[in-house]
Amino acid sequence: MNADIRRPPTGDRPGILDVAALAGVSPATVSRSLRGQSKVAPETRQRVLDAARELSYVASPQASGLASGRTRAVAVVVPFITRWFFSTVVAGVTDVLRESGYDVILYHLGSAADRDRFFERMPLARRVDGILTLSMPLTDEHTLALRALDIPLVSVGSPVPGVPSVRIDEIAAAQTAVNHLIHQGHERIAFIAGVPDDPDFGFVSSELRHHGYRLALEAAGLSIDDNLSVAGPYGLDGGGIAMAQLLSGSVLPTAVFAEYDELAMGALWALRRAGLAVPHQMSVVGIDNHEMSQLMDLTTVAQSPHTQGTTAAHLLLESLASPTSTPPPEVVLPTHLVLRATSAPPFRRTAARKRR
Amino acid sequence: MNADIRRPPTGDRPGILDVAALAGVSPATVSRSLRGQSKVAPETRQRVLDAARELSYVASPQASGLASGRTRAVAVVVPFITRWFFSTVVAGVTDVLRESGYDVILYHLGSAADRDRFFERMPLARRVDGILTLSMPLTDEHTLALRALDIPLVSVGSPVPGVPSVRIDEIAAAQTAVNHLIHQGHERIAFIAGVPDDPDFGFVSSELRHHGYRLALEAAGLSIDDNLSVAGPYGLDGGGIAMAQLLSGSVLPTAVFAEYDELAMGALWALRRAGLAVPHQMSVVGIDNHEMSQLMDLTTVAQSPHTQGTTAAHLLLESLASPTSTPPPEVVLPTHLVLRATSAPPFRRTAARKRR
DNA sequence: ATCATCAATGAAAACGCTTCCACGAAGAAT
DNA sequence: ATTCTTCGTGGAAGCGTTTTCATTGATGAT
Repeated sequence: MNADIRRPPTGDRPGILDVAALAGVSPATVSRSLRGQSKVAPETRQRVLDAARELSYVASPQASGLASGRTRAVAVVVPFITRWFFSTVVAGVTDVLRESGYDVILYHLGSAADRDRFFERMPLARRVDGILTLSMPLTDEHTLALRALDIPLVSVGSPVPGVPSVRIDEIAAAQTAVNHLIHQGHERIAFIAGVPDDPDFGFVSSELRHHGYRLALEAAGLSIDDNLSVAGPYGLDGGGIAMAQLLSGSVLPTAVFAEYDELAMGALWALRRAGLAVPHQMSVVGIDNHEMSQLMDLTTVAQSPHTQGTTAAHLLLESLASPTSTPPPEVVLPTHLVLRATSAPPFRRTAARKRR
Repeated sequence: MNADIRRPPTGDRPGILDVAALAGVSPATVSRSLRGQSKVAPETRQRVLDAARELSYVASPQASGLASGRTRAVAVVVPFITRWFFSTVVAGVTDVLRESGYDVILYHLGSAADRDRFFERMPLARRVDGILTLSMPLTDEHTLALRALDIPLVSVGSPVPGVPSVRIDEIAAAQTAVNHLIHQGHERIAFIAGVPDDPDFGFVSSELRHHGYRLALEAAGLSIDDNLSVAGPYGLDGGGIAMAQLLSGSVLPTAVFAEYDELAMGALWALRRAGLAVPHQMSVVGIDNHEMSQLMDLTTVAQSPHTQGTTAAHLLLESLASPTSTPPPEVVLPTHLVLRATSAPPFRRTAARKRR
């Protein structure tokens, strides 16, 4: 019991020394006890725990991080936190990581400028133990910058070569949606994309879904009309804008496949404005099963962002625990068609003429 | 130029010593130069900057935090990140704070259990320089725990005594919505609340909006029927559930005021299911001007969560800069009625009978 | 010329932990 | 009994910065 030689460090918050003094042990033992680590006599540990609680001691993350080389924090890099998909993924991620005692530092990188500045200054250098990127459109430069950090990285949505990832089969999901329309008898099916006005954003999912759309059409022997593939800005508005573009074409499609539900909803809005009946005159299908989709009776291909979030978090925790597991796991989560009221067989003005 | 005696610290990332060596100065000067601080010769600073860039040196936040006592991080405590309101506030907050070089640590505290655990262990102790709480229903105990931290705190949505806050005038917003209905001639106006199933959650806004609702009715000389105030769970579903409850009452209201748009949308959905025409047979008004409200043509009282986020962030930055400014600022942001298609004068079956 | 002043810089002491290493005391093995 | 482990603990060296204080020329005032 010689630990009470020292006085409390600086007047403020209790330090590990105070706990050590109160428990009558060395700071080393306090540290060990508090982290439920090895070699501490149960009785000693209890004494330390009591002392810590009495002083309501909380170890300085800074100091322990500096000493241990770990930060107990994870960066979550997300382009648009306000989008349903992303906020839901983030919710899943935080729920899992909090359980494991990791803090989540949120990096909201909406614009290309944001991203460039971010990757240039690399504020994560020694700030986090791991990184989770959500559907981030990373340039090679960005990827390199991340790699240089040499810490575990998990990607949700967009595959990054050599990095564990969680995603859905974008192509298959798109095919599911389009096949559904084809089976209903649609032959002129439009595609609506919604991409950030950001020049170099290039959501991977957008391209893949478009690809799935084309594959499905081809497989059904339908011709592909590039005029039927339109894009609007990212988000709700984009759907309306893109739909307006379709509505101003020379020949209307009978169905629209929107690459995600928010676009589909925007499209529904435009159709209502335009006085076209859904699904009678126009079928609309999306991807997501956005929480609003039920309200709008939108036929869609469901995915679960929350599960993607929890899965990604678990993957990251694994990487954190054991540095290298080759090959990097790639989890592909299932999707399924949800039938609702915005899709129906096309209304054929002159059934005879259209049938071939 | 005696600084090259020391070797790089530990093999890994460059440390301040490496930069010092490369620039031929002392670590002290590097530290000063890099933070654009006082007294450094311009030429020297440039040399340091170049060296730092060449090594792509990034100071360890841990170490600098430990040494300086500042973390350059802010905690954002939010109950439901997936709700439009919260995600939008968070977006506003992060956009401002990133500009000032602060990291945002997200604490997602959905359930009472989460909150209790959080406030008990107080993981923010030395982790952040400031805290932003979004519509958190804090018990006195929680508030005390936060106060004990003795770091700047800003509250959005729910007022915490003695703490700077940003909010809207909940009562006035509710009155705006209800007055609108009253002016349209409605006399039986229902109130729909949506509260977490969490026993002790008690959103302050909910109570205040309910109060505004009653005030408006009283001011108009309308009787208050407690059967017309119903509550459902928090979120979209709640609106439908609450509406169903109203629809199963003995006498229907002619209008419904939902305390926020997501509830209103849920109510709209239930009404559609029930076959009641909106606004012909039932008017619906919400609060928020949720991004989906336009799509649903929902009459609502608009508020701007993004502005609330940016405002709160600025308030926090001020507190961070100058410890005490008395009295704590309380910013009340404006709201305004947005007229859309879900509200209209009541359809009177027998106009004579109902008129008094 | 001489001394006080000041700008620019370096040396070194924190900051509050973690963890390696050493050490003594028990118990196990011989 | 004696030596070998193992267990529980303390001492002390970092971890990578910031910051105080001292130092050194140089500048301006007397």
